Amino acid sequence: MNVTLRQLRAFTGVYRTRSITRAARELGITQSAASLLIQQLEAQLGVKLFDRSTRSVQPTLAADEAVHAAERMLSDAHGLSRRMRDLAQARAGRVAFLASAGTASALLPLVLARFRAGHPDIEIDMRDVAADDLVSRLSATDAEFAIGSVEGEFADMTIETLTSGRLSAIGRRTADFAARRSLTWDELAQLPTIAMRRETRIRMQIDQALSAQGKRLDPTYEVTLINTALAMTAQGLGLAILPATMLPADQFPTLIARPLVRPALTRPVSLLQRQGRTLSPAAQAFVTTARTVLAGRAAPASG
Amino acid sequence: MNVTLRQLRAFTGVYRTRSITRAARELGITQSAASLLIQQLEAQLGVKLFDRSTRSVQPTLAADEAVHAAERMLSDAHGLSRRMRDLAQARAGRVAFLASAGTASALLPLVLARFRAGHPDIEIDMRDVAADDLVSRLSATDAEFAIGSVEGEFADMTIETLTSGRLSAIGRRTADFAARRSLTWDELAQLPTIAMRRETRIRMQIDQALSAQGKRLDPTYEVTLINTALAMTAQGLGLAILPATMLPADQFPTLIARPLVRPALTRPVSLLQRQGRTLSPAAQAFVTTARTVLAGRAAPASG
DNA sequence: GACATTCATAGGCAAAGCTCATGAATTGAT
DNA sequence: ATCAATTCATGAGCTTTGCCTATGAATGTC
Repeated sequence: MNVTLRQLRAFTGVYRTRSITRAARELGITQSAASLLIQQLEAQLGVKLFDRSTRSVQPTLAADEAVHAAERMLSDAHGLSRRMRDLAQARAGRVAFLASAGTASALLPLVLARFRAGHPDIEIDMRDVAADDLVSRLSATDAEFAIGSVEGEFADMTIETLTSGRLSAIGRRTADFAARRSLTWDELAQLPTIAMRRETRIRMQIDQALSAQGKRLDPTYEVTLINTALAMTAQGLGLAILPATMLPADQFPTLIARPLVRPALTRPVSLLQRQGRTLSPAAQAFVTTARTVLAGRAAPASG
Repeated sequence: MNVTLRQLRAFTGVYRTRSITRAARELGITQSAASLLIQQLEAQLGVKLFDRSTRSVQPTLAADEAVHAAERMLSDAHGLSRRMRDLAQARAGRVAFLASAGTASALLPLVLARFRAGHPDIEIDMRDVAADDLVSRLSATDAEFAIGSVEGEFADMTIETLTSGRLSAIGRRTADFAARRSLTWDELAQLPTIAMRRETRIRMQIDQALSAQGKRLDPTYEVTLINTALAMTAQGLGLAILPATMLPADQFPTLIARPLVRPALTRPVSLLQRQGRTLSPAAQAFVTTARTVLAGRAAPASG
């Protein structure tokens, strides 16, 4: 057998109280049990720890030395338990995850704010990554999950759609525009538009879908950042071609989104996880928050 | 139940090897036992530590966090055991003890040298103290024992005579002096003598014993330090009146001791310990050395 | 000297801990 | 595709540990 924490607890108790009986009471065991624990520990370590008579329990020099290590171990043990418990209850800990640049800027701030309100002590480590890299990065880093728009299937990954946004025309709330329920891609051709550059995932999806129907998008402006597109739209430079989910209503209160049809395209916002990896409690809490918040926005944004 | 070091050992093993089977082998237990230990720990902490399938055992983030505390505790435990073992084997530690000034200078250097040779890593804290204070200091300080000449009995103290020296005349190895087997106190009166001052313990013992027989000592010189007496003797200034044990043969090779008789007086060198206090292993080792070394000198010194 | 307190020890019982045997899942080879 | 091999989980059964109750021994108190 080996030294046990039980023995150490008895030891520090006796050391502090100078009494086996009192220490036993504190530990909720009988005096005889405590007495045995001390004897075991002494045998274990090969040192006498207390000079005891029926009338006094005097720590030896060895005990004086040992007590520090013992106390440290016990405090470590206690800290470990508490820390794990906190982790389990997602009261502390860390969430590390990946987000594609688009979701990170448009969708997640809301989730982050909500989550932070509920779990103020959890450290959040969000890394925005090019959408293409989501999967490979998720396998390689310590990020627990990824949020972004991905299509297809991947080995060892589970994909869950959190919300999906219809590709929409986003413009200022003019009487004319607000009156529309939707726009066709053809109608769009007549209007000044702002779209993402061809290299971006969103744009690639659009181009692919339209070309399948013999159509094509000829935007007036092409930008890299979603925010730029929205800011330009707010200035009245044109309609932004984006998933409705990408419009943060609070940031751009003057803008509204109207779905594009013929074809109607949707762009999912998905949650990626490595298969067979349970999420940390903190991450689980975050995912739950994300689901809730994003589900609330699932309906295509309208006026 | 509470977290046990056993569980932590299993945990760190599995964490490191990424396999329950391998960890079990290392620990010398069966795979099933290791599997149970992990399950227990998980239940204990309320956290999943590994994502396990039959084919892989992946640590969770909680495990990543826990492993540090676990390893620290185990290393502490190991360190504690080792340190205690060293202490027990007197390979480390400290000896604090008291010595009366006389013994400290004349008798103990030999013991110290011998002890140090055998236990180079043990710290020695020898405090020389007036003989009168030995007992009171021993009760009050953290010194574990005392060595000196004390008479009588004391409460809570055990006294053991390590060696005893006959009170002797110490002089240069002249043909005349070396020829003597002993001297009487009366004969001494005719010769130049060097004795300790009246305030010293040795002198008080002499004066008391002689006056009981109606005799008295009238030394030519009176000194405070034993070494001074011996140095003067070596210079031929007279015979030193001292216990034979107080003559370090190696320091004063020219001097020899001849016992004084009528009356023959002996002066014990005793070991004092507090009753019911076990000595630290280091102290025990020291005492053993002292007993051996001093026993070797027990025979009254002669040419 | 009787009493109270405290530590140690013995006997007995419940629980923990381990091993052995077996089952289920997965991988790699034939 | 089937078979063998590997690995983790689970259940039965046995051994050991651990605790409690009861009692004894020592020591200090009134």
